[in-house]
Amino acid sequence: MIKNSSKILVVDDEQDILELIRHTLNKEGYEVHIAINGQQAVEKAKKILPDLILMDVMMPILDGMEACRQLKEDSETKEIFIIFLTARSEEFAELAGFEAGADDYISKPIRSRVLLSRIRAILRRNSTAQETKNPRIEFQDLIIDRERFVVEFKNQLIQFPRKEFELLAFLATKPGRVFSRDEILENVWGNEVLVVDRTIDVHVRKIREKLADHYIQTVKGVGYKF
Amino acid sequence: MIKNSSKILVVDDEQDILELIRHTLNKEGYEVHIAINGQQAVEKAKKILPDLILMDVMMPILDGMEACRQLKEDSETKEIFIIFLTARSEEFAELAGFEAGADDYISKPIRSRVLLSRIRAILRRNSTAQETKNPRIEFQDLIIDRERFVVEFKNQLIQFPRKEFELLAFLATKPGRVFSRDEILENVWGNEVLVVDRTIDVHVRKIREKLADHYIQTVKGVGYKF
DNA sequence: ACAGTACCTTAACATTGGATTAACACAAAC
DNA sequence: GTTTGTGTTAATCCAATGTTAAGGTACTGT
Repeated sequence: MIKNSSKILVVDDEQDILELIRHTLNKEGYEVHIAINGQQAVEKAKKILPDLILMDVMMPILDGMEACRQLKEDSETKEIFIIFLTARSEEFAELAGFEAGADDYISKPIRSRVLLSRIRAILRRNSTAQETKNPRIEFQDLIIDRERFVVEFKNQLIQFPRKEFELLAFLATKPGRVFSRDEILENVWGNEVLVVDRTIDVHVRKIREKLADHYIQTVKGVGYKF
Repeated sequence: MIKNSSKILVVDDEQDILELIRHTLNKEGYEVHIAINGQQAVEKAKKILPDLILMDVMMPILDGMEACRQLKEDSETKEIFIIFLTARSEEFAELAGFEAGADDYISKPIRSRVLLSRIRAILRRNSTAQETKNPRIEFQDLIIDRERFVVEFKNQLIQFPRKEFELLAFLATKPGRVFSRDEILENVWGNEVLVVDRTIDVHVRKIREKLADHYIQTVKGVGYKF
């Protein structure tokens, strides 16, 4: 078993569920912390700064929605990925979880495999993002500044639309490495991708246009690389 | 689109749905097998060992729930990812489905985009873990970098077309071992091969051209080795 | 609230480079 | 000399990508 030191905070008022999840995640090597209501969740989150929070929506004292909002307001905790546990998928939409700032949700009843696969995906995304914690990626005459959201090419500032910027920044995280269209979709577009992969080509085209055809290379039948 | 040889077993008693899904998945390059009831599903699953099963819940002879249970009990099939197809109203089915061991569910009516995106996510997660282990194969003055899809020969980067690269990479996995043309076809081209084996010779020729005739050796009457 | 704009996405068409095949050349085995 | 297996080349075909334009949606500023 691979030692997996990611910290996960699990929040639910039902002891059974808490135990089930704790057990499942422990077995996978995660460091699991628990809280039994929203208020505790916020406190613990600020103290231990977990990589991920799994939180029930319906809880006494402070419900998940409100706890989420508070966490997303605090600059220290707002980067933490939050997944809601809801009874039904429709419920999530009704409750406007996304408005509160949640990043994803999983419908109850919790099935360990779905839970684990989703957690793995999220943490993997996070870790690739953290590798490039440095907000600036620099190459010969190209600087990608994620903080300011601009690209400097040959000493000239260029404004990039969001998707183009994110795509470029993503490819640049691992220069030389080839990413398949699927990988790109999952990492730049996110979980439930509802986009045709040819969309990527169009964005690539526009990026190339702006960067004089340098930097992004096609590997036919495989994908793109920086 | 990359040839996608993942096997998917689709189980439903309605011909229309079966055809729709079959068509959608075929177009994406998956190898689709079908069954029209739970009993058939269990039989076929044991025989072909698919990577994923899409199964309706309500079926004659043996319903999805029970079929799922049987598959999860058998050590050969219990690792197979199972997704239930349920009508929106069948809330109870969802609950019971998870108890039976299903890994995920998708609500009818089925939107092909959602279906594909979920399938891709699941299958890719299954496969990435294995491929990432040794991205580089090294020899004297030859480095095969699967991550970057590039070969370095005498300190010089060489771009290889996909098939040539995969062929070279495959032969290099077991240096010295002789592979018959059939073995090569099965491993590099995939299951549904519709290619004359002399195609391999042509690729070998091109690889040799690029690598100054080193590395790939012919074993007459048998095959090639690295 | 509205118009105006920029962006994202898709579909259609154009282009290209790789994969495949067939044909012929050559060498070894018999 | 014939047969069998492989080397080599060139032509063809097609899937993957490049490219463009149009429609729709989400912003922005007023």
